[in-house]
Amino acid sequence: MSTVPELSSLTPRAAEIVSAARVLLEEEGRDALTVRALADRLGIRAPSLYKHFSDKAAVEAALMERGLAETGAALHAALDAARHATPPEEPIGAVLRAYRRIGLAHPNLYRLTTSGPLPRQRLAPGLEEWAGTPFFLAAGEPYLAQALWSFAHGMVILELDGRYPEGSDLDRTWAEGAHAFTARRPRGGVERPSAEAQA
Amino acid sequence: MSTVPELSSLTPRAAEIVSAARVLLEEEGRDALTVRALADRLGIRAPSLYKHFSDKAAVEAALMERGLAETGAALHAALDAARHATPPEEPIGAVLRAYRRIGLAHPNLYRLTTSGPLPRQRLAPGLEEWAGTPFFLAAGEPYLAQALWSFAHGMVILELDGRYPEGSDLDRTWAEGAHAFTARRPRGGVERPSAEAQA
DNA sequence: CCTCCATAGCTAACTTTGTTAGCCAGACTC
DNA sequence: GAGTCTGGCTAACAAAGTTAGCTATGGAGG
Repeated sequence: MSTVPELSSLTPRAAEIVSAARVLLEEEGRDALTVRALADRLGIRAPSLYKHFSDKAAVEAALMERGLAETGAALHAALDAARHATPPEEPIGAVLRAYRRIGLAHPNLYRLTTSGPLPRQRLAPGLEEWAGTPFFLAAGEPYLAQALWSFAHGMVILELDGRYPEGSDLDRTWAEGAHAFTARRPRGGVERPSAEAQA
Repeated sequence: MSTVPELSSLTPRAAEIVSAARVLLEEEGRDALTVRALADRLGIRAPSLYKHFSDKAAVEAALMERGLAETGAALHAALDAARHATPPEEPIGAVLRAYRRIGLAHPNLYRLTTSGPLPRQRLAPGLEEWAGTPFFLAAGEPYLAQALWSFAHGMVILELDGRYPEGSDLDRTWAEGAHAFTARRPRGGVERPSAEAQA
């Protein structure tokens, strides 16, 4: 139930712009997210956008914040749901399923958020790490957690990019990976995170 | 020792261009791979390149072919080496190590080759699949193979993009993943591929 | 009430990028 | 020797991000 770190504050108009950018990105793809196209959607001219954002990368950074926040929220929620189910569900499988679901639900936002270097100076501090902690909570230790995250990201991005051979049974591939990692999970897993475990 | 599928044939001049493009890409990054910069390196003007390639994407496709061919060759070689070592080495670990090595050796070519949709019409037929078969040969079955590949790609791309927290012990994370997948490998693995196993 | 100034729009214009059109010199063929 | 193919060239365009500088509106302070 951990709460989202506070996102970078935006003026109301800037928030509208980010929302429009998100719709544009998701509906028409990353290449279509152009300054002029975004301005068009808002009924203004391209240079006016620079009254609200220093450059295009700043808009993208705001979108990445949204992506990270939503991903983190979905993963934390999935973990909590698994924990409180009766009987408690396997947390690794729960996190993996949630991760895939959110990636496929917003493919272009996912790609934007997870491809290429992150502009960390422009992101709310702590956000990136908070979004990733569910992997740690599910895996019980940091090395397995990173391996699990890498597997999940690889699966999602390769699926989004159409890299798997046609007709692949990806449900089964996910299950295979989940099984491999679950078998290595340390006995008992991890309770609610202690402060230093998060750091 | 399976041989590389025949790559798309290039005129000598076109091959020179691709080589120059590769150096430019690797030395200065993807954004620096511009038509004019490439022409500069060759001592000609930008429009002259269009006498050799229909568009920039065609040059990139040729680079992707190289990337796939080299990756495939390295993985097949690593697998053969593991097989013929005394005693024979664990094939999953061998393929993973080779995959990481080649990704880190040519980060920009790796990113170009593995990010975004593949222009399959422009690639030599069979090449993509041939580059991936070592994962199948090491895993012994297709689902584990895809999971293994996804893990490997996720690890490499996240490392290249600087996504892991500073100071992460990635050697250990790789080992953790290798161990998880090795434990699930079917008894005995797979001999040299039979024809239908490749298809 | 009037002045001032911050806000948020505008037009014009510049740079960089991929790309096309069309010209020309040299080399090889018949 | 005439013609054609090859591989360069210049000029130019459209789309992209961005900057400079103008202007209208609307609230704050005197």
